Amino acid sequence: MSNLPFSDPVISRARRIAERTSPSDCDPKVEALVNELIGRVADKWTMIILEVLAENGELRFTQLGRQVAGISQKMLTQTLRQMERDGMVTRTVHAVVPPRVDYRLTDLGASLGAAFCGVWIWAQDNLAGVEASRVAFDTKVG
Amino acid sequence: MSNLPFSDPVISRARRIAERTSPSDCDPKVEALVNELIGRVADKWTMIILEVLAENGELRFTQLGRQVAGISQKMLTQTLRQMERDGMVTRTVHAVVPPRVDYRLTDLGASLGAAFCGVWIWAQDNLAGVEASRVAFDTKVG
DNA sequence: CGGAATCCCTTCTGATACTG
DNA sequence: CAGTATCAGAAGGGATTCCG
Repeated sequence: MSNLPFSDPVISRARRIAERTSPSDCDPKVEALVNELIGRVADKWTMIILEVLAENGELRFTQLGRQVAGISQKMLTQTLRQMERDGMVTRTVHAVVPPRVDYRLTDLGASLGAAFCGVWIWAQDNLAGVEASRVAFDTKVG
Repeated sequence: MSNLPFSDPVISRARRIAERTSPSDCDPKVEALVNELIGRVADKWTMIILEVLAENGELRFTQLGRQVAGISQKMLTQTLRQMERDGMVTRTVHAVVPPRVDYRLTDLGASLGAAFCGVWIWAQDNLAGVEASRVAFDTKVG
């Protein structure tokens, strides 16, 4: 398991937050583009693949599929293509039989993983709180 | 526009990253639950609403709809209900005519907003890089 | 092994119309 | 104003089959 550059990038990003009024406090044309990018990147499978690759460094297609519990081969392929197109992962095809394809995060992908790291931690820390809120909401409505 | 607690929570969370090998380096049962929670919370509209409410403090239904460019009234209602159920927002109904309903982030919601902040900044910083990667990919595939 | 292609069902999402 | 209800098209996503 590789040692990830999670702490430094996240902390430096976090520091820069203090310089801005809000995360998207910038010109409106850019804001629309940012929203679009967020929409594509804030995807369940993208986030999970990002994390698995961040943990393991480099994985083959099937290995990746096993690590990402619950994903179908179709969605794995689809998501990986999208991530490759967006510059998040590199896809290396080895000319051997049986074929071997390795996936690895690019620097861009690793930086997104680092940015998402805060959300993972949040999810772990607040699992119980969210569940409690749901129960309360459902019994009040139910 | 309220002054948000973005810097402190994000930095403290980021600091805690150094204590862990990876963001989900914990027991497998919890990991599945975390994945599920991520799947629900890593949603385009949830993220954008979270950010708009973080910036504005408290908003009425229609005001919120105007701030969230491109959302339909249906998705706005749906997403807000979900967020209310998950404990992210409070929904305050004023018994007046015409009706008035205010939405505001809870502490839980604000903390998620803080966690997402790194992703927003990432998206702003890497907009050009992603776009360039897409162009390169598309011309190569062509 | 690492896909691509197809089928088929479900969910998402926007538009429109209606209500307390 | 702040929704609910309904409909229809688009996209998401699983299962299966086939190929280099």
